[in-house]
Amino acid sequence: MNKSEVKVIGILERVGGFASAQELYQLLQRNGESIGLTTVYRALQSLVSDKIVDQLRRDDGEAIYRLCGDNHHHHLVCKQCGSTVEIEGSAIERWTKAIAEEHGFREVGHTAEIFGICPKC
Amino acid sequence: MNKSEVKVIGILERVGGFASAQELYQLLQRNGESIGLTTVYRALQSLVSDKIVDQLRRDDGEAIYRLCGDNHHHHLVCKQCGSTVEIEGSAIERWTKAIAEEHGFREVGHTAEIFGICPKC
DNA sequence: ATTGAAAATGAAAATCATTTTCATTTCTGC
DNA sequence: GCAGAAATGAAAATGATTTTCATTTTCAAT
Repeated sequence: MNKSEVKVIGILERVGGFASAQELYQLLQRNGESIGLTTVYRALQSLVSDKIVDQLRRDDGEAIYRLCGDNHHHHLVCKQCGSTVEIEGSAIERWTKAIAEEHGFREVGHTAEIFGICPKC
Repeated sequence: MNKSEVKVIGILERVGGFASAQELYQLLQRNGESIGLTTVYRALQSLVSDKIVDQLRRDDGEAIYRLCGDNHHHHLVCKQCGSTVEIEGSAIERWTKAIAEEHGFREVGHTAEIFGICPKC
């Protein structure tokens, strides 16, 4: 665990959820941290292989990262105005776990989002 | 639905599962079909937006495609080998509905995917 | 404190899937 | 047949990620 990895973990803590390498790099820059993009990528790779950070993919294929064990939440997103509500997902967590076990999968994660039109729209 | 889309559907049928655009292009070439890579990409885009083809992401970020099944299902995807299991989602359908109602959302849809490492990997 | 090897760093170049551009060809309805 | 629209594909552009490589930093051994 070196300085860069600590910096990346720090910014991930502040983000409190998923962010791409490019976003993390920009946030670090804005915070006045002196760190190169390459190093951000390397720190993330290292943290992922040490299982300190989770790696997922956005729909567009960009990799996104978050601290492992961050208890994550899901989103209820309005298709019209884009407003979002964070939702508790204990039901879906259980569902995920059950399905994964049933099929013998390990190291399981999931994504889930609900879209609709909010009361205001 | 144009010629290229038919060709792409044809090769997807023969593949009988997931394949990337690049792989599909090479398979078409080997089959003596005259079709450009650009056109393969365009056909896939079109088929995805018409919900004829499913698009997912490999762990390395490359997009993979396959013919949609007719019934609404979710996927349990192996992060390593990309193998997928279709799963029944009645629990998640109910969860979606409940959450949406609770927040007064209308015209609700959702996405959900589970990923992990399959027994073989 | 000095040295030297190993690890870390980052700018620039390379890679690679995907998208865009644009000139050309193929369809379409009339 | 003919004009306009849609489709095509080669080449260039894009953008995230990785690699290269020269330089700097770390740190244990002296």
